[in-house]
Amino acid sequence: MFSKACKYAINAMIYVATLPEGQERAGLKEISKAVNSPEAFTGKILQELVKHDLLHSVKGPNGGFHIQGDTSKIVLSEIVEAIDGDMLFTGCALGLEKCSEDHPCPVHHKFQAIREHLTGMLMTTSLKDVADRVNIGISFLKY
Amino acid sequence: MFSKACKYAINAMIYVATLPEGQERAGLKEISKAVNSPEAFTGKILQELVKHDLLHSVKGPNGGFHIQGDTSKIVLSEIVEAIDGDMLFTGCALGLEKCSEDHPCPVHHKFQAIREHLTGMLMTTSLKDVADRVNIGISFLKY
DNA sequence: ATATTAAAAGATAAAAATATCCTCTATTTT
DNA sequence: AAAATAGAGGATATTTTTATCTTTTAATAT
Repeated sequence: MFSKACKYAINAMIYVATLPEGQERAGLKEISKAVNSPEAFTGKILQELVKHDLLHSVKGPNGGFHIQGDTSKIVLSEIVEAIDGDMLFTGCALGLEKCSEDHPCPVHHKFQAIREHLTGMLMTTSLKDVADRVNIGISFLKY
Repeated sequence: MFSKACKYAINAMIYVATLPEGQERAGLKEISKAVNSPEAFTGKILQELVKHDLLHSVKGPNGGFHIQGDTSKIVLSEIVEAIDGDMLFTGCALGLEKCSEDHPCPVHHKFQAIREHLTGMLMTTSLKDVADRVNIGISFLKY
């Protein structure tokens, strides 16, 4: 469904979104420890998220990553698209290059519904939604 | 969503399922041409499908692959499971090892619904369903 | 029986994804 | 201004996936 890189990205973003006001900046080490992901690889992924303006970074002592603005404004689909691209949202399930309404693959219509369900969920689920669940202790980022 | 191998598998199985009674046996070359997949790699995948009893093979002259019994008895989820395993059906969307009702990842419940939708579709869509659509010309296996 | 055909099996190669390491740059603190 | 910190960037390594090639095995036809 998602690549490993994308899973790490989502987990990392959720973790940063769970940070309390005031201490809303976390270093790479802290993040990768919190979500149980390989540090250096996670660094690359966070760089990509920074490039996509989903995350901000500060260098130097006490530097780290944080989310600028409201976490309710960032939705999961943005993270997925930043890391995995839009194949999940637009690509043919069976790999046909020109799969469309006019020239549909054998599962085109059956998949359409699922895709809409999936993208709908990803486009309406904000970081705040999921981070809140972690903060109140009803869902988890590790193990 | 699916690996390339799995897409080739589904396409190949659909193609074999479209063959008319009597000529219901196709060689590797014919199949890979029909679904636009790399021949040797497709051969490996078909072997795997044979091992999983979803497909049967005959060696020698006029040999090839065919489906024994009714194509309405084989559903897409069996093909997916044979090639990609059950991670799509059981694995955590965010990669948590012990994601469960008791210890859910942040998107566990939101994904539950989508997973049920997806697996429901794959478990109820038979090869006959999709092959018929190809045979009457309303869906396609290539390009 | 022999030759031919086609899948099975094994070895190998190429590409992509995942992961690590080292150096560079920006920032902060002293 | 100098030292220390931490992310950015580049190079490299490993693993997995995808793909190909060669040899073997089984079946058929002559």
